[in-house]
Amino acid sequence: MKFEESIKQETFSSPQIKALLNMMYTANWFMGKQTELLKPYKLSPQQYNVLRILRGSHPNKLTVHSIKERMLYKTPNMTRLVDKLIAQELVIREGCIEDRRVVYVGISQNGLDLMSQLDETLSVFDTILQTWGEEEAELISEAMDRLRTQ
Amino acid sequence: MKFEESIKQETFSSPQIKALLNMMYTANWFMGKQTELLKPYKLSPQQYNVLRILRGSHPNKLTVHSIKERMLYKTPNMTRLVDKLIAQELVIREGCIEDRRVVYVGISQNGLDLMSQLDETLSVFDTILQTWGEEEAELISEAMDRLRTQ
DNA sequence: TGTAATTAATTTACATGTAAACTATATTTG
DNA sequence: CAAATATAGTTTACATGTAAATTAATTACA
Repeated sequence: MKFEESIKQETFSSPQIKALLNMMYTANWFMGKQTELLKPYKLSPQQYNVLRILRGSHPNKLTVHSIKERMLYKTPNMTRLVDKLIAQELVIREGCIEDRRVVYVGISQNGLDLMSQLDETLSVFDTILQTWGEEEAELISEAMDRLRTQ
Repeated sequence: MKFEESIKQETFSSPQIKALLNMMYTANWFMGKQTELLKPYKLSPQQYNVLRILRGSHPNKLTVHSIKERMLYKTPNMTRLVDKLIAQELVIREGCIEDRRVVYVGISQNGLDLMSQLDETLSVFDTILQTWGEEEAELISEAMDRLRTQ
């Protein structure tokens, strides 16, 4: 369905506003899709994001701070989030000896296994994303950067 | 700052994935900006969205159901949201006589006044949005629609 | 007509987002 | 070196997102 039908608004004060609202709507739509696919695995998109980051750095562990930095979304309650991942035995937490304020978090074998399962589950997104051409995608990225940094 | 610096990730498996993540990141960034600007008025983006919808239909009142439909974001707890707007005396709620299940909500004079104040406060977004050209904006809208409906 | 199905909204319960206060440790500097 | 400052992470508190259960009224239909 077209955006303007979805929110039952036919006219917008400018194409730019329409594009922005459409972008916000689509981001939320995608988040919903992701939530749905992750639900059987008892993971939220945020938790999945952390697992992705940890897999990326594996076998190196990361500090809570540097995980935060890499996250797509605003700083949630990291301690709580990591607690839940530990409860599911997907990550490991260990203190640092040199600097005792620092806590390292790493992905566990369980976590790695789950992630490869998820790769398959989430591969539907690759298909969906094919509707964007490569050049088009680069254009979109560039437009997004420009909006934020202007 | 460019997206890849923001999340400290240099390479992506495809330009499409990068564009998608950038879009999600930017949507969240924008939401943050909006939250910030609305904070002095004790309004959340969701509440603002409802006020916009109600101003759009003014002087006609809308049912809770049709407000939901028009909202940009997934159905929150409408009753609670409207309760808060009523507590701030920005909207009015009244039952329907013909169908006693239905509840109408309309914007109050207070609400209208606040909205015109907000028009000024939020006009910074119009400036930011000028970084997108008209054609570019239409391209983005079209790409968003395509992603969801593919 | 009366029972079932549907619809509209509310209520409840719980997860997550978000900010602020707090604790512990490390670093800087007078 | 001691006090002040900065940093890392945790804890707490509250707002909001989200889904499911509930209530009430309406509509369909056997």
